[in-house]
Amino acid sequence: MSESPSRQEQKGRTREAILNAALELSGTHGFAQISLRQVSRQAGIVPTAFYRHFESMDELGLALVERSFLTLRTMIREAQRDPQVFENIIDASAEVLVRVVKQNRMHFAFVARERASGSAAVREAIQRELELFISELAVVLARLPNIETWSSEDVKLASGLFVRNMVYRAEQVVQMPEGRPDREEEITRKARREMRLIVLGFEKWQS
Amino acid sequence: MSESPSRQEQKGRTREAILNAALELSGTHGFAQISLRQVSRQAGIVPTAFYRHFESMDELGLALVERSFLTLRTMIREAQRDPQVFENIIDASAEVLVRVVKQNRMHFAFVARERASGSAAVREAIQRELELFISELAVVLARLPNIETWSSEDVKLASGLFVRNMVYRAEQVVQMPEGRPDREEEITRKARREMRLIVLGFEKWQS
DNA sequence: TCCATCAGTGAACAGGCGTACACTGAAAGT
DNA sequence: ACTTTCAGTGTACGCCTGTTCACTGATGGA
Repeated sequence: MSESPSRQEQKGRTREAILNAALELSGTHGFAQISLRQVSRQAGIVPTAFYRHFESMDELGLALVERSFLTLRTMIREAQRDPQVFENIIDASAEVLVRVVKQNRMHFAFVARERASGSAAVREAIQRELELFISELAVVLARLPNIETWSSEDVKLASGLFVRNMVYRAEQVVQMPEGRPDREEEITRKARREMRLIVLGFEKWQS
Repeated sequence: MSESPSRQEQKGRTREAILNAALELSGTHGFAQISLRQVSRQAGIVPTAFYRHFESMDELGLALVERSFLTLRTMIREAQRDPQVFENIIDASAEVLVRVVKQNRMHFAFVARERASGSAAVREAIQRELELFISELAVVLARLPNIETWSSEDVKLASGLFVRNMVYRAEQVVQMPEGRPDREEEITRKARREMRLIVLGFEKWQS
């Protein structure tokens, strides 16, 4: 006899189901144009039950931003602990980028899409998270040989350049059809070369 | 007595009204979530009259992409003819960027928004136009001193880096509240420094 | 054991949507 | 002068939406 799950366990599971339903649906239509009823249907509940978990679709959107960045940050922090990454930061992070995005395709798709087009609240939340991520990368970059002496503003500038380029390449990976290792290889190669070009600028930078 | 406009003149005017209505409305809500009825209302016609001009909202979207890029390309080509731009390509284009975006705020907002989140057709159209623009810029870049010897693939890589950064800064200008010359100045400054950093990489680039 | 809590139900609503259809009346062709 | 064309109208339709409300019945504390 399997014991029945506790009440809050069940509630948590339904909440997850709603989040996953929204993530999945927004992959094909964009979060802003999916309806509360669609999400509920996909999650296997009745529309009114939705309100037991979120006050509105907007609140769901914010929760989705939070969950997406939590997943992403976790993966990227793990990748940073990889000694190979520290040794050859460019080649490694180009590959890590493609791999991580592929593993979390839906989260990245959501962030990339809603970054520019979500509701104001969702857009701001994503912008804030992205700024945070830029600051985090800046700390890593600051330890690189040519950068040690830079002002912190300059390091953040470079970090921003890196992150924005990553976001763009991530968008490409997301849009990439499955089972196309050649396209994947091409994206990795281009990302690597772009990052190299930016790093080359580091050596000559002043003020 | 003013002579009445010809039939096709009037039709063209209504078409413009629809395009403008859609552009304006999509500024606050995103094109994908505005309705045929809203657009018609704003354009001052009855919903069914919409079909005399476009078969669907999707076709309207494509027309909007076309018109936006036509406007943008015209302005940017004019800017290129400015001799000051050719002399000091970085400082000038950072300023031109901010100025041009401010003058065509709604067109840029539309493109930036729908680039990632529009319908598949709209997204592809924008991607194509952006690629075209990258190729155009590549021709300009190819004449720069350090770049003459590069392979055309490398030039396009650098051009892509530039354009993507421009798109990002354009997004910022679009989101910028009116009458904030300080924010404007800051964006110009950052764009300039970023471009400079990329250009520095040019000097050391090989293969 | 009893009883309060509360996640999920199901019917009902007002309102917006896209689109079909028959129409009007001025412009343009003859 | 007569006729055709066609941009714009007005009504009507079935569908989907968000939200309301009263409800059910298992969970879990007393």
